[in-house]
Amino acid sequence: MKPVLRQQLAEKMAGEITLSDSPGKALKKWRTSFQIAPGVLADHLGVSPSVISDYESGRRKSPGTGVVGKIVDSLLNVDEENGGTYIKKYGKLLFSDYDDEVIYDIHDFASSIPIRELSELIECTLICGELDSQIFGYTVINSTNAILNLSPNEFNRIYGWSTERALIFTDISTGKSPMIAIRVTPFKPPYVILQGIDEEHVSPLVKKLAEKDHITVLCTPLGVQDLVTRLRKTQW
Amino acid sequence: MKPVLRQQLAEKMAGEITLSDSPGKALKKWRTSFQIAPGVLADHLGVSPSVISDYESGRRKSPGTGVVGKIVDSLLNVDEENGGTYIKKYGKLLFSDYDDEVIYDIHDFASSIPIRELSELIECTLICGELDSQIFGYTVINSTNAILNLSPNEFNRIYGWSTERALIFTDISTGKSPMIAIRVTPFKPPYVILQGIDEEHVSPLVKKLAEKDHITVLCTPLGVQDLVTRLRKTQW
DNA sequence: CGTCTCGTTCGTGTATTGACGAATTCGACA
DNA sequence: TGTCGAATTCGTCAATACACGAACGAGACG
Repeated sequence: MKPVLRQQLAEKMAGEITLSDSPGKALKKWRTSFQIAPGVLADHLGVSPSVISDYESGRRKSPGTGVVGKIVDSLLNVDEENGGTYIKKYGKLLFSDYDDEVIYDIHDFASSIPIRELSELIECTLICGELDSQIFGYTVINSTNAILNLSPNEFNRIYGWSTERALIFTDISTGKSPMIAIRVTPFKPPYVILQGIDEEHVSPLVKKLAEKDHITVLCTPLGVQDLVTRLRKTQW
Repeated sequence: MKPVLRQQLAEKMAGEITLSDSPGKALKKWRTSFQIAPGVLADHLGVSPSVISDYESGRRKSPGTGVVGKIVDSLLNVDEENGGTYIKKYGKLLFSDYDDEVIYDIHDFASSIPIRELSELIECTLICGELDSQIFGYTVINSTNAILNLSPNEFNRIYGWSTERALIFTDISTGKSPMIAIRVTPFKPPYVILQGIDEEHVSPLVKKLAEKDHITVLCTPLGVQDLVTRLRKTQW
């Protein structure tokens, strides 16, 4: 299960509930959509069943972000324990075909974090540039699929909600292709991280291309799975 | 400005804020992203500037859905007054190229509503089938663009979060093409509404195809803009 | 018909939110 | 460096969220 799927679905649910005129009804809609009984949800949340009922009946007119978050999380947890049927079902609606093949993970932080922190977390080596600024998010991209499948317009999508981010390219050989793709793109990320490669295997052209656009390039020897897990489990 | 864009962006923002560990930081991120000063936001909300500050500083750890909704709404309102620069900017990230051309509006209700209610709201005439059940949402689709541009997989996207919905096709001549498209699709909507056509101009084939899949077909003489406006302004 | 389970309603106590406004700090600019 | 407007911090209070558990209703099943 891709973490990005769960996250985006959670966001969609939370957004709908929060904006609803009656959050209670929206909560109930999602619980019933996931085919989860009130009692089961209450157990998972560690609260009395009456609490669920109170929210869904609308006795709490404006439940806090805390409870909404916990309830959404519980619904998804219960579903995952049951094989994730509904997460898969609804998750499909969030992504186009190409997104699925191209973007392994995409995340935007609530506030900026120093790139140095992220760099250390995933054991990066500096190829060129500086490590002195902050970023607002990261995107993990399968470079082969991105270049094969994305139309120029779609390409912008990998930038998420802020261009102040690190683009992490997986499935690379020498790092040349992603740097060329960036060279011909109007938006430039401040940081590029090449995954699954050592410093000595990085093409010398990478450095040249990066310097033209003032991009800092790093590489990490970690595997994709490990990398995504580390990024995900950190509470930014 | 397509209403669906604003709505989806609002949902994304609200979702992110609600799920954030510190809703305050997330609120601040969105306000600054929209380049709106705290004072301006406070004015629009009709509250004292200190209120904004209190939320953003995290003094309120779990703000209610009500305030989050109001703040998100205000941010979008202010931006729209200024020409909608950021709504457009961020909205682009929510839709693929094809979505934009194909889906005029898509909405899911918090709870089911009787189709009869929707039918009367947009002045429908019954072509065939019954009007006795409930729906969970609607999708307004440009039929020409949908057939020209959508891949089979992408086609499923028009169903939104529930197949229990009304599909409203615009830009039709006799209604034949959309019914054929539905005939060859695995998922069947319970209701199809043909926009901008009178009963007598509907192809006789429409009825035959509809009966095979037990689909209720209606038509409405309203214009697209009028139709979308009526659907939107109703609080379901 | 009794009873067992599950869900809902509701009264209640405590903690927190939501809003204000006064006091204070910050930032731009002369 | 002093001044002005804007933003933030903070004390306060009423309203409400949050959670509990007791009481009540509704199907399922023998």
